[in-house]
Amino acid sequence: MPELPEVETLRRELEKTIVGKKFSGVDIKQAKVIRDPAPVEFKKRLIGTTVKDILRKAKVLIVELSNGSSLVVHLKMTGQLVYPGTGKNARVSFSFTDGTSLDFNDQRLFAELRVMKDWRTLTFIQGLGPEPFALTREGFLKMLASKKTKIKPLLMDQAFISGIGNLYAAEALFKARISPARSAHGLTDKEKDSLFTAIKEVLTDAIKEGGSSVDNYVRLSGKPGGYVAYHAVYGREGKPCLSCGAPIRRIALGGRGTYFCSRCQK
DNA sequence: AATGGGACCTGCGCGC
DNA sequence: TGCGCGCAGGTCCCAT
Repeated sequence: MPELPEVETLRRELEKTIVGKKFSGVDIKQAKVIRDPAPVEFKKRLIGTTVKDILRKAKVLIVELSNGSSLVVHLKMTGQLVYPGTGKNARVSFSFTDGTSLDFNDQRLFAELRVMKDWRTLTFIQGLGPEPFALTREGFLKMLASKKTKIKPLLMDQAFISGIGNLYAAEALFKARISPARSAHGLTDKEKDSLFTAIKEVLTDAIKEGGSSVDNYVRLSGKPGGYVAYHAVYGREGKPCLSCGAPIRRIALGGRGTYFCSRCQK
């Protein structure tokens, strides 16, 4: 799923490829993904503007435009951005004045596109907790101290810490050797410390590999990200733990599939 | 206040 | 072979 590493991968690739390009057309084939404003106005606000910069906030991509507004993209679970586009599976196809185009694909239609005067006013963005890379060790320890919830759902709570989803929560907890069902405030300082380090390592490594292509995620080129080869637990139910050999287990936690090694993670 | 479940969607893999 | 069903998970919303 597109989590911080996948969205950051796309941000970097978009930065290299579409900054400076001018929108010449927007072909909306599935209006449902356009959340605001209505399709006709959405098009009008894009066409003729030039891409100035590409930002990322947690899992949200922000394409800053020459007219001061922004194209705000949340890929949710199956959203894709592909460049150069073919238009084949596109829900929305953006064309540029140089004749190339950018495809927005989304199998399950959960993703959300907006054009906003100020992306900072988006409620979801205002509710985001700090990103892992913006946190200090001490800050992270303090945040966990007052939380009695289970650590894995807490890591996925965007208002608590932003950018981590189901996959990287599982991988970070494995790396820190912490059971996903432990309560946050019950972790020892040493465990919290390991978790903080593990989160940053897992995210950094995943970005290096261009993200994890499970289900639909692809890089801007349409090619898969390579981090799946490094997954220790996610998607590995029944397979031997890379550390101890015990079969990886999958349980439901907070309604989500949760992979872990019950021998290594205590 | 925190937690759980359903809703939003589609396509895939499974069992019969 | 083909059909129906469960499941995947980011986020919101509602109920408890």
